[in-house]
Amino acid sequence: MVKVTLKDGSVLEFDAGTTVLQVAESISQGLARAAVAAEVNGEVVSLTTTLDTDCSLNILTFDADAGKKVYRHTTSHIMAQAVKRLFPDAKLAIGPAIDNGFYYEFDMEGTFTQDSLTKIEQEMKKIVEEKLPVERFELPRAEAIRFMEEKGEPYKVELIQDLPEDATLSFYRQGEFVDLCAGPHLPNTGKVKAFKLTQVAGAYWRGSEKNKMLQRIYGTAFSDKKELNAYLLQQEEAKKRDHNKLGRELELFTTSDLIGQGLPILLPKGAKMIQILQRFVEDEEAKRGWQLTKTPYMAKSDLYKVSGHWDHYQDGMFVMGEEGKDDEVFALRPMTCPFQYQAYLNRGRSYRDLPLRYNETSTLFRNESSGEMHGLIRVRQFTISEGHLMCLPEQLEDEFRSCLELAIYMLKTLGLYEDVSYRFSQWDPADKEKYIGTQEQWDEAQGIMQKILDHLEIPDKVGVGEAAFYGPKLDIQIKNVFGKEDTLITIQIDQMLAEKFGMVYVDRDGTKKHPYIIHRTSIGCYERTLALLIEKYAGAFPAWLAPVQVKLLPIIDKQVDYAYDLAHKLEAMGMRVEIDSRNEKIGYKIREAQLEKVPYMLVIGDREMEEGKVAVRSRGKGDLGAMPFEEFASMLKEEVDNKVIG
RNA sequence: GCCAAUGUGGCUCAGGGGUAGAGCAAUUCACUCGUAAUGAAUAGGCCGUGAGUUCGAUUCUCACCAUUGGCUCCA
Repeated sequence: MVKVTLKDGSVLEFDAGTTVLQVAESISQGLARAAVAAEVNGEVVSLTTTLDTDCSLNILTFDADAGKKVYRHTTSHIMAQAVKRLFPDAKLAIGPAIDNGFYYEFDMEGTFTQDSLTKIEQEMKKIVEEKLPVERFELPRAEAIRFMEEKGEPYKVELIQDLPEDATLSFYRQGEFVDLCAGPHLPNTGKVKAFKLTQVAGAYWRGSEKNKMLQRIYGTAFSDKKELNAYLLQQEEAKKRDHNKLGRELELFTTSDLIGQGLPILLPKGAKMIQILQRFVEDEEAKRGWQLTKTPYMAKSDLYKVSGHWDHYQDGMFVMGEEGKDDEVFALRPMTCPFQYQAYLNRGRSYRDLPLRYNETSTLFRNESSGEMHGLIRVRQFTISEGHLMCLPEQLEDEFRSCLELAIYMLKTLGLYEDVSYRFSQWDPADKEKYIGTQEQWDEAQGIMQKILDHLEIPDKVGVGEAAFYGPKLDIQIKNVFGKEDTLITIQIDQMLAEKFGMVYVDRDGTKKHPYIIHRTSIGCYERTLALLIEKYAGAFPAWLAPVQVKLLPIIDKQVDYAYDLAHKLEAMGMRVEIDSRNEKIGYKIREAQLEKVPYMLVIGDREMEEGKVAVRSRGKGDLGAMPFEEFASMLKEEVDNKVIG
């Protein structure tokens, strides 16, 4: 007999060799039906696993994250099986479960079309109906290689060859289909109730652009059709918030074929929002001891040669002129660092000068590859709330913390704080091309950052190979409406560039030392931040950020002059106001203002004019009734001054 | 840069080898109106750009440009 401790602490006894599924059945048929996998002593296993020793058991349903993973992983195998049936020449690469779904990659002559996806889905349905048992078996490495060679799966062979000589590999078989896989899986293909293939995309084999591009099919799976449909609907709804669509509709920005890719044109409303953000950021930074610099947008190649950009970042730069041909070669700046360092180098520095904090509203230029641009999120010219801070070793932690506090303050004020996650971006010691510096220098910088993050109790995820070429980063990540993650804010520790540029300070003992440098942004780059704000608020911005805060709507022409009087009063208070004096019905004007997502509409008719009132309509709360104009004005002012985001 | 899809008036889209339509927006006129669309009329397009096939191309082919999703890269 074995003792099985369940999640609720109760202990049951079973004969040794009882399967997890049998345990589930003994608890209830409902559980057995819903079960997709289990955790035995914390390890995720399939339902067919036998229990041979005392253990803790947690039966997983689709509701558990680990359960979803197993469920979707099996669905990816079903998809691969369907593809092999329909396209026998397709070679299998890899097919994991991911957030919200799964994918599988294939190498094949032709391309998968929308039509192929439909056919594959139909075949998948057949495989589900066949209720094929999913069985695990193991092979030693050499046999595994032979097995996959015989099956004509070169990618699988390559995967196995990378494993150690003495490895034993697990395979999963369902009907005629066998895949190399660590598992676990559902006990049979009939367990999959609802799935959908969502798109085809290219993806490099093993994620390297040096390798062949394979075809990746994305899909998702749920425990029933209702959940699947709810998910698909929610995805459609999310896309309506897409900043690239909404931002254009709301006339925040546009693009022009003549100007080029990745070079958005900020229209008056978008430019206004960015101005509001910039003023807010610069004022806040000034309060926190940052000094504004204004450095050139371009420099001779000499500067970038010292900084290392010339060797490590040249592909990303717009270079003007050609070495050896032109007398002078310039490049637009892709980063502000070396420019602000020249400000530091303006005169000799003492330890008494540190920390020295330089900020700049800095426009940068990066020659991104053509396929990488995306709306306002990824562009070739952008303006960032940049800053570099030079400090003593003993100041590093406090200064790092204050940079982080500033970033958090910004995120909270914008209402984005709940949506972000942290990533500790480290170097990849194997990537000699990207990174400068030695193992010792990296160990030191990363060690310091790790210690700081531990002290601050930042729950971070490590990103190997995500560091800047000169130092590790703490990245604050955010997801867009498509679920794609991007860096919004970054704080970096750099002890290499000070040395390269000969940046020193005279210490107490009279010796010259290199300062530590923190590279940081407080709100990220304005274009990207604007994009995420559009998506966060679906264009219905908090009043303090809204490009137009109040729209005055006179009912007929008679009230237009009065509306202008009120508008001037609001403008004198610094409010952003528009008047809709067109000869249209009030319902029509309200509809338009509502679609423009203006926070407040003031309906002005005879009654209001006579009583010195305004009829207030809130974008979110509807008709608030009439109130004295002064009352509305002070209410709005308070909301704006306090940067209310609710 | 790579894989795929897309490109038709300001916007959303239909059409299709014989030089183009709808709705909304715009303009004009009438209506002076109380919380999400008043009615009528008018104007607006070398069907992304260039080349090829054809008697004839917006439609077919190729190249380029741009947009979208993904990969790689990155704030």
